[in-house]
Amino acid sequence: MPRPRSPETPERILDVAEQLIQTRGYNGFSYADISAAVGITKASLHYHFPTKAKLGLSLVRRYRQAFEAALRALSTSRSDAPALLRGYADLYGSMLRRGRMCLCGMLAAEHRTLPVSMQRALREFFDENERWLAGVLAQGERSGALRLSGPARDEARLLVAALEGALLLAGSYDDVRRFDAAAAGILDRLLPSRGPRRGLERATARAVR
Amino acid sequence: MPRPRSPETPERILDVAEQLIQTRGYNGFSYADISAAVGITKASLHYHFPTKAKLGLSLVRRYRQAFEAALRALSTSRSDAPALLRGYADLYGSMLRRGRMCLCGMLAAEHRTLPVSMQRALREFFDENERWLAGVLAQGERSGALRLSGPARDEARLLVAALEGALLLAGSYDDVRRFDAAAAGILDRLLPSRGPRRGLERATARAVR
DNA sequence: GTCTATAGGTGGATAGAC
DNA sequence: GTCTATCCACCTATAGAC
Repeated sequence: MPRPRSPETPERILDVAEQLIQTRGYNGFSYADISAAVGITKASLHYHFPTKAKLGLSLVRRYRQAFEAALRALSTSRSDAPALLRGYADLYGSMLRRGRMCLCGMLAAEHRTLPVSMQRALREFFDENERWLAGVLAQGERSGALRLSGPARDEARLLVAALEGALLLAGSYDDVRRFDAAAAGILDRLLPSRGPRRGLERATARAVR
Repeated sequence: MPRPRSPETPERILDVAEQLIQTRGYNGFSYADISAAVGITKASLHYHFPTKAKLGLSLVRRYRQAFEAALRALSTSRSDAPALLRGYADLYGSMLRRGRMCLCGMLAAEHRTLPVSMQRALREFFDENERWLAGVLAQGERSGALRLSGPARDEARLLVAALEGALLLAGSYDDVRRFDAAAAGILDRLLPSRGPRRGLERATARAVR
């Protein structure tokens, strides 16, 4: 049996590259940046990932697998749809709390400048998210826990888009609360009983001015 | 009186640079790209915009002014809140139809790599949007044309985030309908009478599979 | 205002020793 | 697997002629 070790070099490279893309974008980081953070030369990086395109592709694939694992973990830990949706939104929020964008949201912005292999992998990531969400939404509607305004697939797409957008905006304001407020509003939309969300909050908002 | 002329060189430079950023991002274009498209040398570009940072700042400012003008035009052309919101969403949709992202949405993704002056200008753009939307939303609620689930300011932020996100995702799928569907769903959320959006559509969706 | 020419730096990537 | 050394393309920016 191989003894447990600190992360292998390729993993450390991917970790650093992921963080760099999530904060600076694919066109905003270089092998020199990774080299400095990992502590090996640029030439050594090319031994593990011959081209930037292959590094990027590995990154998206690993990210998608991690996301899938998180979704499976969510699905087994809870069963009611609203809780699952909150858990899903938390996946995004936890990135912002680590000062990062969603890797794929960031790459989506740079979409046109990416190698085709990465563009494909990106879509697969979003498709995967959409499928999982559509399943949760459909189940929630059947159980009466959710109330959809249209096809589950469309609602799922809207959810992904709104969460990515909220992440984008909150990130550029460096304000996690912006994301939390937006996520709450987005999910609120799907709950069957919708009175004014929090009467107190609105009264307070008026009193403040 | 100066005679009418085709756009002055600085304007042509800004036009090209805007399109480049909207498709490739701030870190994804260069003076060489502008040079090729405008037909003057890189050195001449530096005469009009000494640094890339100043070019970027001019761009965000001009974009904001154009957006403000579009919002003023909207405000005078219609008065009922739902129509104003549809008009607002159309401003985003029209960009996608020209194959572009929102300039400021794109820049928001690259936020951390931007010169501070551009970061500030970006926020001012989003603040401006939020203010205009909050006004429309509050007026719509008073008139009974809209039904908000929280403070108008929060709803406005959610709207901006959701539209930017929908633009981002639809762009990376190169599918305008994705944006249209998402925008419709987002606005639908604010209408007071919300039955299932389109009963026919949902029945069709089931029949298709 | 636009050009040629170039500086000085960084980009991704490779050769070959260890 | 990591290194030194290097390539060449491209980057932003400047100098100075016209």
